[in-house]
Amino acid sequence: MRKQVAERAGVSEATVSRVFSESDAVKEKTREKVLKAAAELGYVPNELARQFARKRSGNLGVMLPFVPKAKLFSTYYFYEMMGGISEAAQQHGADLLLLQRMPGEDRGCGLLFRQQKIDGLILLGARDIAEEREELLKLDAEGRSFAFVNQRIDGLEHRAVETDHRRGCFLAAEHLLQQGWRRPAFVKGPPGFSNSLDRLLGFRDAMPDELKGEHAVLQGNYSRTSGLALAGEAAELLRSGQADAFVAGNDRMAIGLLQGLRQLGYESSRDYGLTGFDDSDGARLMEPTLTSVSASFYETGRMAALIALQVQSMPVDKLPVGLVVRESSLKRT
Amino acid sequence: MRKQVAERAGVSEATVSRVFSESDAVKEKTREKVLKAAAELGYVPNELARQFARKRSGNLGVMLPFVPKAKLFSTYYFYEMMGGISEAAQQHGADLLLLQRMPGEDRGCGLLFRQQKIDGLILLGARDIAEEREELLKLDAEGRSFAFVNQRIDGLEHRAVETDHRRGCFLAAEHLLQQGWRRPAFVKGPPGFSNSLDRLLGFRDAMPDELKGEHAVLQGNYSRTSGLALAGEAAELLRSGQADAFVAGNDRMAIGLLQGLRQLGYESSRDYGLTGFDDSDGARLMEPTLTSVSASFYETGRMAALIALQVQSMPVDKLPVGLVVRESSLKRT
DNA sequence: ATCAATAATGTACGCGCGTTCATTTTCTCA
DNA sequence: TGAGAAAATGAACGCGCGTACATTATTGAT
Repeated sequence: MRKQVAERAGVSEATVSRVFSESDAVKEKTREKVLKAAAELGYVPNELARQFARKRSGNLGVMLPFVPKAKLFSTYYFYEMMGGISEAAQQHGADLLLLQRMPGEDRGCGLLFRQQKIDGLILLGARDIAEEREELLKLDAEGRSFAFVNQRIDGLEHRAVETDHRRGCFLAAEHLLQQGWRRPAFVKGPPGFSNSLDRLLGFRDAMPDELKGEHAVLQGNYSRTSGLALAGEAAELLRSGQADAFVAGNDRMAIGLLQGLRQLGYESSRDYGLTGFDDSDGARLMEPTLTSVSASFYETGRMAALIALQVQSMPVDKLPVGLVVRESSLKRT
Repeated sequence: MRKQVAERAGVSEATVSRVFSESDAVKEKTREKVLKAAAELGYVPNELARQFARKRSGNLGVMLPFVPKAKLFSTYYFYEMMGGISEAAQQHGADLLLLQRMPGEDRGCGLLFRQQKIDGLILLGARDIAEEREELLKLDAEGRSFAFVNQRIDGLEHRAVETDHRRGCFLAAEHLLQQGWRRPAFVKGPPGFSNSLDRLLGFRDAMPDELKGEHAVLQGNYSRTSGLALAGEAAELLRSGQADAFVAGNDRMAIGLLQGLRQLGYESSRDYGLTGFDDSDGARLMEPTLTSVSASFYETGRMAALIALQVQSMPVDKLPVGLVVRESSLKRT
């Protein structure tokens, strides 16, 4: 095919290649001849062969954590992130290869590189567990180009793109106190994610000294169901006066908690203050609307992609957060 | 690399290849030798080279419609679909290549095949507009392996995986009538999608003869905002008695409508009945919870993937739907 | 044990491109 | 106009694998 284009244009195959690679110096006249011949014959370079020849797949892998069945994409967090990744990839001519970490046959991400399926990798939902950490350290030692998101792992700080979770929850807690709530409690995400802890720390930062060690912490797992399940415990805190507000580690737990407390006769604003984290769609859909920390996961994803594509190095600062005040946190007097 | 494995195992390169291809007959003894040698040397076949050699990329393309910035993945519809696609792809050893139709440089999907970037393609959010139809017809004529979802295009019925939108809205409307609502109106999605019309037809199917041509239709565009914007119009229908219930073409419009009507003093169940379509997360999060048609987009996606991967042919029936009755449609007496 | 039939393995080549190096053309400045 | 330098092009090769075909080892029936 390329040969015929070459013949038709009266040049050699190498020249055709050069024209389509755009890199080399080709005389404008020749270039036009080749392009014309190619257009007439409907020739398009075989991308697969190019990738093979230049030993680069041009793919940016996106590793999703294994989540059973339908709920794979069901969180605001992920699709927001994917949007940013997608934009960056598009902008730099990379294709996105969607990968899923399987539960059993965890062959490791290194394989994907060695197979040359991907040139760079973004890990979503990485955890700081021993085997995963070890694998990533190895990947790093091999000089692979990857990044992960909202997770700290010792020795891999230069690979982690993070939003400022700590400050986010600080803002939320501070806001509740300003609203006149006296004893906020924290609804924590699952262990294994550093951001669960960071968010708690931010919450503590905002506590006045007399509450620093005194506030209650409820343990959830970032799902709405877990928030719902904590309603009984939360109601007890409200009843006994040990808490009159909640900073939830994410929106979904906040929403579950709100629904659960409603069933028990507690209404936000009237009986307690509530904030979430993520500024998800749900926060706007709720009744009352949910005050939430907005973290631009879109930007986080974009940044991670730029790093994995090696067009940018790790920024020094964590990505900024903001507080979106809606109804659930306000204190009705 | 392969050569060294061959030497170490005392066989030829071809045999190594055969072992890793798993297809050919290789003596068990030899197989073990090769595998052992490969393990010792850390050899893994270069996937890129294999793809090149066998002229198959092994990738299933998923074409997303271009949606500005962050909202790319923000609909329940898409991520549910992606979950199903992902499962099917995984099961058949295909990788998912995420593609996005760009607004300007619409070079056509055919290119992706000719470039050998993909072996099969799923189009999400295809529309029945002239240029798109033409392009897909060409793709079909070229014998490419693709499928699209929830859209009918003349001459491409064998490529379309559909859920039974019509029956879904029939069930919703029927349910509202059974609840005692007298004059349901329909909130329609944008033109250009056949499912917008199908859903309206299903709604009509359920109408008693005296209402068949008489019911009101509000025109939205599947966004929550459009539902919100229709609240004034809807309130007028309620006020004048031209409608006392709404079947919305999807959940987001239903949610917007509910919020808008609330601002105008109308409450569902008390003042009107409401149903959505998609059974999205939002339907559960609402207050009141939203009665909605559940359509298993997960299954739709899975089916589309199986067809695009040519492991299954088009089913004769549309995929089934169900009605999930929650609070918004109930008539409080 | 012999020979044919079959299974197992080896040899050789090409997939479509990028790229190095040699060669030719064009340009520059005397 | 004629070198020499620089730009443009061509010829040849190899990337790592799969595979058709040739070759050798194994089996089974006589």
